[in-house]
Amino acid sequence: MQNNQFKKGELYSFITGQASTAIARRLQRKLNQAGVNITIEQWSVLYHLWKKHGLSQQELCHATFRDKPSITRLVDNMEKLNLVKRVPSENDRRINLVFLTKQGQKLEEQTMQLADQTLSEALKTVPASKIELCKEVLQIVYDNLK
Amino acid sequence: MQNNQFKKGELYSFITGQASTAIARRLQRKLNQAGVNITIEQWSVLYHLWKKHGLSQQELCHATFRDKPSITRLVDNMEKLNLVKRVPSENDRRINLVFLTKQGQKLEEQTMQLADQTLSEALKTVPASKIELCKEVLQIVYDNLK
DNA sequence: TTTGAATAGTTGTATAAACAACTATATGCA
DNA sequence: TGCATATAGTTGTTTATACAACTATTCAAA
Repeated sequence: MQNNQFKKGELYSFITGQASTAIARRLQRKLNQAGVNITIEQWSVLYHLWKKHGLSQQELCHATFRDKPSITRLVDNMEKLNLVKRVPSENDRRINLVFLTKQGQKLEEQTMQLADQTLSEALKTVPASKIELCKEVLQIVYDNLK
Repeated sequence: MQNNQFKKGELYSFITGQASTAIARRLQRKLNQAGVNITIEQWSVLYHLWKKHGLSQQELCHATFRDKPSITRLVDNMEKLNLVKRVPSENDRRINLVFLTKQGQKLEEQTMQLADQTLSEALKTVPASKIELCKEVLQIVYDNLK
């Protein structure tokens, strides 16, 4: 048999995203308590814009594993909240580049701290070596899914 | 390039559930292609009912990490599709026990096969030992989140 | 026994998601 | 150059979700 023969067990619930949604909800609560009125989905878009300013909506689709309509509406709502701004590309008029506003930039430090905290709490009893291994696996899974 | 910095990012995207939603969407597509017209969320409820018949809505909340209104509406829709049936508990009239219908039971074999396939594809290049480790970590995370 | 707290479930409202179908712009090849 | 095709983004529709506020039932303590 192949070396990836295994008993799947709790992995089925990985399909349904239970661990990640539970962690996400914790971060959401922390954000609300801190008076940051954004959704966790909006945070996930901001996260990629903090890493690289001026992503196209299509690039945001790939980065966040969402489809185009989802990104359209997320960016709609985030523009209303004055977190980001669409700027038509000069080279290609089909493309909207999405830029952070001052307000969107300002959220980075505060919310990344809360995200770190949230992850630390969820992983507090997990040895660091195992966390490293899990990261590797996640990376491989991402590559398989491209 | 420290692989450290790069891998840190992957854990933040774990918060936003990107790997699991991507895998879930693959299973969803397989279900549709096989002519099984249920959502992945409905599948996640069926999964727990296959393991134990007659769960209360509250138990389904804990099992699936969803809140009560979410389960109410999922069960609403699944009752319309004739996949499950609410049966008031005799001991405690506050409780609805949710039971599979014949049709709901019938989906187990076919869809679990597709779920196995989906997981195997996502994990095909991951050594079995690392998968085991990830399962351990997931279990610890679940316990931390209780 | 009564009453207040806890538990189980439902309804209202807003945001987010997937899929299909659409518009607009760019590209490539004959 | 011109037309088919590909790409970027939007709109319509249905389902799912979180949170808050609500009803109904049970439990527990005075």
